[in-house]
Amino acid sequence: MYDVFINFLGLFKNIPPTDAAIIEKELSHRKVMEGEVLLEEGQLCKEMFFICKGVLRIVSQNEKGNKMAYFFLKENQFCSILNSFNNNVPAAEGIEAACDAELIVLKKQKLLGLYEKLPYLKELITSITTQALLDKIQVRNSYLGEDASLRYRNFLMRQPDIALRVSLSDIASYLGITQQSLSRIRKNMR
Amino acid sequence: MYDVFINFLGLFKNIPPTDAAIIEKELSHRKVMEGEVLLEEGQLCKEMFFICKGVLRIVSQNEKGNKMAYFFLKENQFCSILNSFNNNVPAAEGIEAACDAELIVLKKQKLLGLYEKLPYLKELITSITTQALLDKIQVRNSYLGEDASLRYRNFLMRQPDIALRVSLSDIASYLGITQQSLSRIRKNMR
DNA sequence: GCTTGCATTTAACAAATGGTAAAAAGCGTT
DNA sequence: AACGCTTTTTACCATTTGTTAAATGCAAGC
Repeated sequence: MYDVFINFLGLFKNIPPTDAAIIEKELSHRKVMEGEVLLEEGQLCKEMFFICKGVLRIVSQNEKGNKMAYFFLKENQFCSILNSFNNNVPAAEGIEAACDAELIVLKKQKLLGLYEKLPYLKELITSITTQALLDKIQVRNSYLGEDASLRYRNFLMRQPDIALRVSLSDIASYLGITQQSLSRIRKNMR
Repeated sequence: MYDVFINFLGLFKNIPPTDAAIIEKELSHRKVMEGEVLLEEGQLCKEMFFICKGVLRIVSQNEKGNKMAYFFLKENQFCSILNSFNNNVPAAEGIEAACDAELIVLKKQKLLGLYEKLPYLKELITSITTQALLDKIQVRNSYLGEDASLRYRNFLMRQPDIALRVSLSDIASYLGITQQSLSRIRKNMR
């Protein structure tokens, strides 16, 4: 079960079997259904998820009271609210399942313990999550100043698999438009 | 001249005078005028800037060919294209002076040398720049799904000093609208 | 088979924003 | 003060997007 995670880390750095055993002992596993809340906005984030299957969404209420999807995360990606996780402050965003999902859970305390035992693990996970941040920023920036239908087109090209697995209203909020607008855009594309 | 930088680092971690001397030896200094290009989009980013005075902008052409401002950086902030700097790939964004500015320049090779001599420096600068990434993402996300005048209002609240120092067209592109729209929004706010 | 609840589509109208062009204002130089 | 240059403001109309409301589709449970 946990070897998916070890194999993933192994893509970046060789993990000796003995270390793998140490890591696996600190992991837990969780299945969630579409819509399930993994972290409530405003709570402390004390977990990092590694997605084995499915899609999670990072969400937050904007000033108008609409819940927007900031990001979608899928298989082989980490999902956490890093600002809260790292700095022990309330999370400005929540985490929810955008479709049924299977996760590996890294509890903060256990992860810190692992960092003590295997110092290279800290550098490894930090560099993976930092690179993920850079990628997220780049995608978000690329939408800047494009109209909604162009944003949608680019979303389809970048994340075709996610487009098929999450709801229209999720995608609309991710693109910063209403679901009616997105439905209209879809129609015009046919 | 360089003590501004050392003092800034000192806010996060005590820097012994001997270390400060080692660091200062690797720094250089640069003055730029408004509009000056510090890094061309597509080039390798081999420098990290620390802003002593002024405002820099991170820019990139979008699909329509308009140059958009992704971020503004000001005094006591680092400015670099991290994806290029870290991974030796061409920068997807450029760096320009949004107004006259004074910078401290950290050349990549010299910085890596410092990281060897003073390992804590790597962790320190990495954590500062990572936190800056988190902050940038949070601001960008907060604009999602808000109309242009609300984005402008929030920009004014978040970065009132920058609003006074950069051009209207810069702010407009940062907000993802045309300068005419921003001018109209300003008028409606009076 | 028939509700029921939920997601998606459609429609009509209002509001916001873009595109274009021109005028006005600001600014440094002479 | 006059000039050239850039930035900002205005105005017009076309397009996009939001708002509201209703219709449709679809799956779960009765």
